[in-house]
Amino acid sequence: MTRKIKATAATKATPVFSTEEKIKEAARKVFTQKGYAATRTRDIAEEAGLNLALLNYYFRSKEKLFGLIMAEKIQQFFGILQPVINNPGTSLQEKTEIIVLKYIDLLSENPDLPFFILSEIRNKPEYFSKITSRENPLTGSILVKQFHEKVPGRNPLHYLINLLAMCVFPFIMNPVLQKTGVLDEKSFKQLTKERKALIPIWTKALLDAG
Amino acid sequence: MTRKIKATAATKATPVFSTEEKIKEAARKVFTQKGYAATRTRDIAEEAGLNLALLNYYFRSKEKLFGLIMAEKIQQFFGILQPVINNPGTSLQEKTEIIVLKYIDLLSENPDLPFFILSEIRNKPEYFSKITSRENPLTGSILVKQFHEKVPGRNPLHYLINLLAMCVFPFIMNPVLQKTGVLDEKSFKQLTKERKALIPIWTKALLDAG
DNA sequence: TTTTATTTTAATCAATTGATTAATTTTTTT
DNA sequence: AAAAAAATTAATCAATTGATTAAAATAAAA
Repeated sequence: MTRKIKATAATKATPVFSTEEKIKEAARKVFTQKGYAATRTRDIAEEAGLNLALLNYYFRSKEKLFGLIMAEKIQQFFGILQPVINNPGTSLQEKTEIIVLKYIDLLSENPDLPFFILSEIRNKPEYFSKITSRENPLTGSILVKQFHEKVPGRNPLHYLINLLAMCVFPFIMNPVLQKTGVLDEKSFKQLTKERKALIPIWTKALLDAG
Repeated sequence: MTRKIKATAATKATPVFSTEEKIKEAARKVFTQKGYAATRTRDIAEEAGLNLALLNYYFRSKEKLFGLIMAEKIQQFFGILQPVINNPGTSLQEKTEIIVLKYIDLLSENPDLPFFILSEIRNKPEYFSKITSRENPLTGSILVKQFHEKVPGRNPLHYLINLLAMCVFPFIMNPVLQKTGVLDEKSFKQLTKERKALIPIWTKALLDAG
């Protein structure tokens, strides 16, 4: 309470990277790689090449800093679905294709993202409940309507779970696959590229099969 | 080094639950729920209703105790695949059905298992490399052979990833689904039950689609 | 029962970790 | 240039945590 904290991040056009942004970037990297519990504030400071006290100077606490990163990552991960689900201008098949492309591109750039999200929602659900709304974002959506036209009487969650599973699961499993010698990095990239084209085809087959 | 440690677990037929087994059971619960980093030895001691020093008396260190649980869990999770993959007496479709049944039953009993495995392989890969062999367990397997007969020219990993994804991913996502209000516990149970029958059908459709 | 070995406990240690403080340096304002 | 504000640093604190110790309690062996 004694120390004054600079509250605003956008006081001026920062030339290259402000100290604040350096810390955030380091925090993104370390938190997503190791998770909250295994991350020490000293890891972040070292990664940023800055004095430890600056973390608290700019963000007050590890917890607060984590909250920022977490909100960012949740938005990154779930932000893809929201605009697609209620778009009346695209068919179910088109929606599928968009979701597959967006997720595989996102995860190719951020392979640690899904694991981080899942991990921290488990351990620190409070950040999640604050961000997402309380009601079911699926009920009454265009996507659900389109799904019911195609496959009446089946729970549309099966479709959505399968779609996300096929996109996301390989990235979650990748470390395991590499460590078991089932796959190397190059093969994984190739596999991912193939799946970009295959998952929409497979999803169509799943819908046709009921 | 000064203190004598009782090395063997099976010195006699333990009447109900030995102190050693109580610690292990508590460790299973806390480690799988919170992960290695977020688990304090005091959590385990409290969960077991025992004095903290007994952990070190029986298992020397948190690390060693974790190693035991980790090996157990890896075997539990991957032990399902091994016997199926090289069974010449079952068709690909039968293999699919067996894998689906075994995994969904296993995960219904141990919903935290897949996440724990994936999580700790990331953070502490040393335990994993020790247990699994170095060579690719898939190359030359019966399953791969059968897959190539059915779908020539496609990487069989797609099949295996999709199969595991459809089985395992719902359990990984379950906490998220519940917290977003998309699903309650009862609906998840129902969904899981449905998938037990549906995944083999879907997998067949995937294979037929190529 | 007496002696010995084993198990359990309470107290404590040393290292780690998130956070704070007071001093110093740098930047901005006047 | 002088003064004020902001940013940075080194040192340190208090709480937590994994582990140890020595004593006490319990069980086993003689």
